[in-house]
Amino acid sequence: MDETSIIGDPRITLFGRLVEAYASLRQQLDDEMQQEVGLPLLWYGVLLHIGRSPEGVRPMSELTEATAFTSGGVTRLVDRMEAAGYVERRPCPTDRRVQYVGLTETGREILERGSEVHIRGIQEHMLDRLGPGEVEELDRLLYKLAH
Amino acid sequence: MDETSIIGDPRITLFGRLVEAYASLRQQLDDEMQQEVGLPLLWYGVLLHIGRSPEGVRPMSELTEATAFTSGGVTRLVDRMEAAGYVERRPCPTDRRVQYVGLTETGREILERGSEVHIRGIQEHMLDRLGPGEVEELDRLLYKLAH
DNA sequence: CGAAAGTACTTGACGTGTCAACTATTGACT
DNA sequence: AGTCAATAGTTGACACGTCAAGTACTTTCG
Repeated sequence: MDETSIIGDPRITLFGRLVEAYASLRQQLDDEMQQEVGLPLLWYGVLLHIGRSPEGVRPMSELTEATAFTSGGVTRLVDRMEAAGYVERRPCPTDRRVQYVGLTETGREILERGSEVHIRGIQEHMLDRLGPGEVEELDRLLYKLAH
Repeated sequence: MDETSIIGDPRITLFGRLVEAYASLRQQLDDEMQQEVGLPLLWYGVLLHIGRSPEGVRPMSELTEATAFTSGGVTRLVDRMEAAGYVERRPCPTDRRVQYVGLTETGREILERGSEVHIRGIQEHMLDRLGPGEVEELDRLLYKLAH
């Protein structure tokens, strides 16, 4: 509406691109996960985070970091995932304030199935669209932005 | 926990990087916008979208695209922004089903102030962290992923 | 023209996250 | 040891988005 206004500044679009790419990929990967495994991508991320930890267990506090939720949000998320039978709370032997969260047998199974779908999605929607060397380049650039 | 499991696949991390970069930047830009202008980044995005359209007005339906919300979500979002005095609904002369959304005077002012903050944030958290040519490269790669 | 299908938006019921206050436990300092 | 600040997690009240049904208007087509 006003060509001389600051709102036309082209710098704004770089962040816009990041938002677009993120939103579009997230949408597709989430849809596929829901469709084929019946699991929200968020839940898959939590299962993966726990499943990848060497002790097979993570304290609630660390899930707040991983999810970027508040502690209250994680309490409720774990409540639901526990009710669904994917995870379980376990007491921490050295600090009774801490709640560990570990995978149930069902949780492990669905994490395995989810991972197949997730990897296929990433292959299809990300890796296959980039040329040789571009994957490493993108990874490097995104790393610089996040740290 | 199990080195032979599919969950260790390194391909998973590329999407993880995108999530990290997006979450980290979004957080910082949103904090700054809230702090300095008292505006959620989401609202800023809507004001910008409307402010950049040549007619100075956008139909609700287009805001659903821009925000990736459902139509009901946009109705409520615009309700709140209208109550805050930043936008106003205007009837569409050619189709009485359509609601146009336009900026109020206050909305224009805050969009202007928000843009200064937003551009400064992008400069600081994105452009300044990348080397020469890397901005164009990142933009190109993100574009490929989103389309 | 008039009925039926389509489109734009709104609304009620509900799911899921935040915020701030609270409980329980631990660590630090005298 | 004994108090007091810090930390981990939960909870009630609330904010904000989705989903599906509803209203109003428009377009299509026999």
